[in-house]
Amino acid sequence: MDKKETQFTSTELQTLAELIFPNWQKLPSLEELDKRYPKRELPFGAIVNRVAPSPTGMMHIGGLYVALVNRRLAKQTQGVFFLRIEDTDQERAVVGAYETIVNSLADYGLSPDEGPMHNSDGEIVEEGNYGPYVQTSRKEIYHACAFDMLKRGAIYPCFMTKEELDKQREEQQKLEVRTGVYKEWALGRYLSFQEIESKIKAGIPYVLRLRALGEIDKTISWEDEIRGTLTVPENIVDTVLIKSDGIPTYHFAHLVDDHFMRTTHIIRADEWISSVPLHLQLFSAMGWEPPFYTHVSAIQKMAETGKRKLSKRHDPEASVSYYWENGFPRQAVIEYLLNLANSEFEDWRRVNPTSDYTEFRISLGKMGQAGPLADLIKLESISRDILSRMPIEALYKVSYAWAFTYDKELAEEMAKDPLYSQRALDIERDSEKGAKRLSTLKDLRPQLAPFFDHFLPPANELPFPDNVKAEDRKAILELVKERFKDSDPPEQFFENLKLISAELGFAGAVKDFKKNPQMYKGHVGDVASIVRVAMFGSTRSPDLGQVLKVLGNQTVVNRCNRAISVN
RNA sequence: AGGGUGUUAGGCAAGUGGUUAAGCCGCCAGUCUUUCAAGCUGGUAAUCGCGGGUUCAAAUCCCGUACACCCUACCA
Repeated sequence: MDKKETQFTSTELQTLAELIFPNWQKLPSLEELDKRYPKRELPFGAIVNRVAPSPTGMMHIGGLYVALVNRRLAKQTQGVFFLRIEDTDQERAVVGAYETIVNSLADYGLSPDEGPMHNSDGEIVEEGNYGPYVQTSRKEIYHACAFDMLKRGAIYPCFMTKEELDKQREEQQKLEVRTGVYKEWALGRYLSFQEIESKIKAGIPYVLRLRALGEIDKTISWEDEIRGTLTVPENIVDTVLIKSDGIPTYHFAHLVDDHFMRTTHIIRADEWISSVPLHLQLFSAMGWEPPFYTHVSAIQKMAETGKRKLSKRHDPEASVSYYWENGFPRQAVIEYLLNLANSEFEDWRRVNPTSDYTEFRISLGKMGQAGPLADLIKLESISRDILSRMPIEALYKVSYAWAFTYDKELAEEMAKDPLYSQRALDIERDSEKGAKRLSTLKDLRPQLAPFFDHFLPPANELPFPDNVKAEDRKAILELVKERFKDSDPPEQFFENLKLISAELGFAGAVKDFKKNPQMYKGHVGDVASIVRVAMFGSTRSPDLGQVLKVLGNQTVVNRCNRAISVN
């Protein structure tokens, strides 16, 4: 292949460009675009960044992670964080995915400053002066840039078919040379003006490729704030910039959008590292100043029998929706992610238990370079802390919101008397011990539901321990029924229980029982168990005295009677 | 195959030449105790992927190697 690349005159280039973009006169000029999207006036050091997901299905937890890091960084520097929808691949587009992205970000408190977001009526609208923020609506901007590059010969039309490309790749593999469209393998570079003109006029489909200027034996470097200086070979591949349907590829959209949206920092998943040479080359081809690139390791693995990639198809925890479904409060997920980003966050949190997480300053340089495994157990621990720290009103609110979707039965009961539920949820929370009874909202069932008669097991299925005889059990409950008053302080309950124990031949103190077990029927703990099961339907409960106080006189009497009725 | 990124206890992770390699989660034990949690106290566990080298001294620097993942699409 000793052919020579075709050299075009500027007139030929102009003619071709106009042929390719027949509407060229309607396209904005680069100068116009520059005016339409002026440099942002922001404080020195302000970071403008974005998250740019594709609407291809569920929202990935990694996407939320990247969004969190970007947003924090922008906020910390009085910059701008925007959302752009990368929908250039219509084949993979999924109906509803766009809404999922906007809603997920909103749910997690990560709504952008610009881009698609909810208005006060809850409708999705686009805000911001640098839009549109959905790529398929930006066609004329891409075309304007492509037109400019065409005129300069920086890109060229390529008519190679899928079959030709496949065949060429096979040949390259056989020859053990690098695969791809580059140098002499880039057939489009050798087409004459006439050939191109007639093919276009004949309606043969084509793409627009970059005329790559890189050399394979040269390298290019940039400073990645997480990884330091990265040095990689220059790009030599004539990458497709505009697809045959006129829509740009990711790379071209990135160039155009992040330039005119005035993005200063690209903070994205590390799968993009290998594309940086191309991207730098693109900016250079336009004579534009490139943004800073830094790459975060995606959360993508999980432990089981080994390590493997966190798969969209097989690992439900890859989806953002999984966490709320499984009762993790949003804030727990955010703080877990934040801790993954900067592990010193948890030290900060310990010192500042009540501060908003946004007061913590995140730092790119302190982010890990390795891809972390999703650690649900750690998440659960964080969730437990957060749930225990929440003011009771907030806890009720999040509990009800969760139950409303995932435990309708319970939500119905809760709604009947919110204050009652709050008092039930609040048991032991303000004590010295700082009880943490809820790890996730799924624990609402064992912790809250027993306060409602509706959820108690049938009387004959109450799990009474068999070390206390039925007659003693009934006697205990009769006395509780008689003596319990919800106006007494909760500590009083246990004092009463000791007296009841003594009256019925049980030891009032466990120690006494242990000393002389033969002298007693059992001890106050056994007596408490009977009451617990009768009142809570379970052998485990929060502080009994407080439980009874919340239940109230009438319910205590009812539940005693109910339990007494069985043999 | 070529290019790239990574590899510190069960998991997350500090640490960038110099005392016994932080901390959190988990796990185990003790303690508290009317149950279960929580709390408190203590414990467990890493020859820093492996092999060389540089150095008085290396998890930290250099070389090699293994493994994992990413890219090499008209997907992002």
